[in-house]
Amino acid sequence: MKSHYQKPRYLIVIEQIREKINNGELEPGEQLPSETALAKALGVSRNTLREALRILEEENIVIRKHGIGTFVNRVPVFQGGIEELFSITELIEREGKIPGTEILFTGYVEPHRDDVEELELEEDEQVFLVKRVRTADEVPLVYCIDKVPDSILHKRYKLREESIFNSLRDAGIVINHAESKINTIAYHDEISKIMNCDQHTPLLVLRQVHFDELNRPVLYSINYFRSDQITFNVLRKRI
Amino acid sequence: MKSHYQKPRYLIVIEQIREKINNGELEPGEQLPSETALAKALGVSRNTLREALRILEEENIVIRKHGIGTFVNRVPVFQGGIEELFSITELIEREGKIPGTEILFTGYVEPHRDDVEELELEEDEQVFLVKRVRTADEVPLVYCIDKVPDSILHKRYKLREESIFNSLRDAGIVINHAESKINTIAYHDEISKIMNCDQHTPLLVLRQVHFDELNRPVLYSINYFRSDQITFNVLRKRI
DNA sequence: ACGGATTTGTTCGTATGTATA
DNA sequence: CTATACATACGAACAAATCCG
Repeated sequence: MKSHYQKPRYLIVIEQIREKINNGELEPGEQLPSETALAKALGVSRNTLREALRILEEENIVIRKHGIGTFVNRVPVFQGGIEELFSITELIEREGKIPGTEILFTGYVEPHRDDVEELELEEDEQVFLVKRVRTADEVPLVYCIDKVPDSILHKRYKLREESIFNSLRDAGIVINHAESKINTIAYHDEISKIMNCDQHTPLLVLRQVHFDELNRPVLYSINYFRSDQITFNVLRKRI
Repeated sequence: MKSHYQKPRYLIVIEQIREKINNGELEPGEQLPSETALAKALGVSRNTLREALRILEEENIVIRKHGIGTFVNRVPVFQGGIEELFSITELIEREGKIPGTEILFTGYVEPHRDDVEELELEEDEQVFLVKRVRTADEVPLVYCIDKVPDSILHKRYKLREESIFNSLRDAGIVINHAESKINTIAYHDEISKIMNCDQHTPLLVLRQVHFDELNRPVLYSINYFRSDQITFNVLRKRI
């Protein structure tokens, strides 16, 4: 019954600044008032304002220049890059399309060598395997192979949802991040046929180990995307 | 002649904590002393320590949990992912290999439609075009097409270095970030031959618009990687 | 179930350093 | 050189989350 606590002020400040940008009060490239002035105007301390600005800078909404000022970033920034972890369901919905699923297999199987390593499996531990084709507006987009260690699932686990992410969350497993490898293959006898691809359409392959908050590997997935249906975007930063 | 300025304390604190992790004083998964205690031990204020911890958390070196504590991250995490912008030269050197270059073409040409859009070219503005094959230990790794707007180059510009990044830097242009699209093609008559690829080896295609600190597009590049020679890694985070 | 102790999160005030015009 | 702007740093207080007796 903890009802709602007050939202931190720096989050409110972030919203206020975003709003100023969205409604045109602050235009792209325009300089913000100085920190001292803006803090006073928003009724917060300079520290709180700086916390907000730091986050806005991380998100590429503003740019800060030492000794000069803070500016609204020109570019609206590339949304939904690959570095942001989302489920296939989310990916499809973001494109404004309707996700569909055709389940090809579910059940417990012996793991492969890779599975044992990536998922840090115990000896003789099985994996729960799901093979599916995911569609966007009825068009095949990606062939998904998902493997979850036996040990972290209740035996009565079943795939009730479209999204494995949601399904795992309902089972008390929250995915925090993933280590992904992007590659490509020209043609795969089985998969290319299922995906209705000819020899001229390679498959983009995403191999991912997903981890929960405790850094335990909880899901190993291999996704074969039709390369004519998708492109991965990345915002790369110089460090 | 203001000589050398003092290194900020939070950077020193970061080094100290990294050192404790590297020399085993702090082990993976281990909990750090409380912020109050650690700040006292390191002789800085809690705020300064927190600034250091925030950066270490961004870098996935530590994990902070509200009400519990701060911990050394278990996984050393995937270094050098694609979200970190580096030049091909750096990429090859990181793999411990020796970069080589075969220049196929350099000169000023009329831009394509894409170039005009991506590089925000003026009417009738030409681009400086470079086509090269980059090798790692003599093996062809990637076919590079790089285009730079005429307007940002001195006419006497020449490609003296292996790395276009370095070459541009010498010309006063510092690349800050890039928007990249990853895709793949099965076979390309010209490029696949040059790269010595058969029909079973698709090419991974990286199309990138590079920006300087002022968010001006300064370099448009298309890289065709031999997919049997490279995999792109990404650390994806749930947000 | 409750309360207190511990730990990180947020916020303010203030002072000083560094960069730029 | 000076004024302005952002960067760093300290101290203090309270909030929120978690843990444990």
